[in-house]
Amino acid sequence: MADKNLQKFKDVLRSEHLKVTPQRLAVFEEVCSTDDHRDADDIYLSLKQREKAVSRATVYRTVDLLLKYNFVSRIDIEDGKWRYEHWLDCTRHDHLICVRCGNIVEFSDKNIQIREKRIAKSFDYTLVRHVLNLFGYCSDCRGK
Amino acid sequence: MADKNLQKFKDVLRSEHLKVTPQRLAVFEEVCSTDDHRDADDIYLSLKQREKAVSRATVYRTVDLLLKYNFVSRIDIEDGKWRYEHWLDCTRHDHLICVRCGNIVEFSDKNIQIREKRIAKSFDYTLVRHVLNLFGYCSDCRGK
DNA sequence: AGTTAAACGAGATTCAATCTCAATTAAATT
DNA sequence: AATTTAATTGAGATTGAATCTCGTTTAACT
Repeated sequence: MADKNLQKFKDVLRSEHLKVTPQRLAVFEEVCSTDDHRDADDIYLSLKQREKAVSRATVYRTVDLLLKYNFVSRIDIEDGKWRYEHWLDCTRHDHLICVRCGNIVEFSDKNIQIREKRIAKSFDYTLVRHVLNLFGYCSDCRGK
Repeated sequence: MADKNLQKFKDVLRSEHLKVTPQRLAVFEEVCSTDDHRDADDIYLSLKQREKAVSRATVYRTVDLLLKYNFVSRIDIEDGKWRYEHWLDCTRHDHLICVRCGNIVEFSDKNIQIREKRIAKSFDYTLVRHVLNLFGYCSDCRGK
């Protein structure tokens, strides 16, 4: 599964005349290794710890690549850092974020997506992506 | 209309034992004076130009206050800056943003809101706010 | 193997946002 | 109306994520 996607990543790089470098593969692998939502520095530090160190600049550059070619999505929980998650299973990822503890739950709603398309059409926009974040208190944090 | 809201702002400040200062009133007034989506620096510069100069720090601080007490909402068009808009008419403001020219169209969809509530409930979260941004090409930018 | 253009790393830079702290001022108290 | 006090302000320093620079390295084509 992951290997298949790694292959896809390599194919995209080659077809775009970009180089297949150990650094790019390491970042790709690292991002795909968990279902967490991690920022660029988290990824940088994990790689360092695993003795696959890649410079911060390259992490940023690679993550941008992954975003551009749709291997990851980027979410913004409004704390000033972007977080990344792999896109291996093709379901949409919208987020329900606890404003106290920062816990993130994922969901997907077909019905909302249909309405979004309708809205974009009504304003004569061609939709490319959407951001839907719900903020609230999780059951643990409510009342604290 | 605007005066009524200014009064409401003063009342909130007093009830929170915060001071009613000329700087705070100037920022409030400036934010409410247009329906644009402006960042903190835009607001700072407008005030300066109108010879009602307030320091950048105070603009940031006041805008946070306005956010906290629900006089403005903050939107993120993912260019690294937060933008603010007043909340004078009580309709919701979701945004359809052109990824090329940055133009912003506002909309509101009851149906989506109902589904959001349902989703939050299903995960046992208490919803406090939501962010819904649609990104696409506007009719002018499509094809360019 | 040699060539070349892309990619890398270290560290500098940018810029929005936040923080610090001395001076000022709103508003409660006498 | 003067005094007290605690909050607020402004100027400039600081932070930190993200980007940029540029000399060095390396993937990949011939």
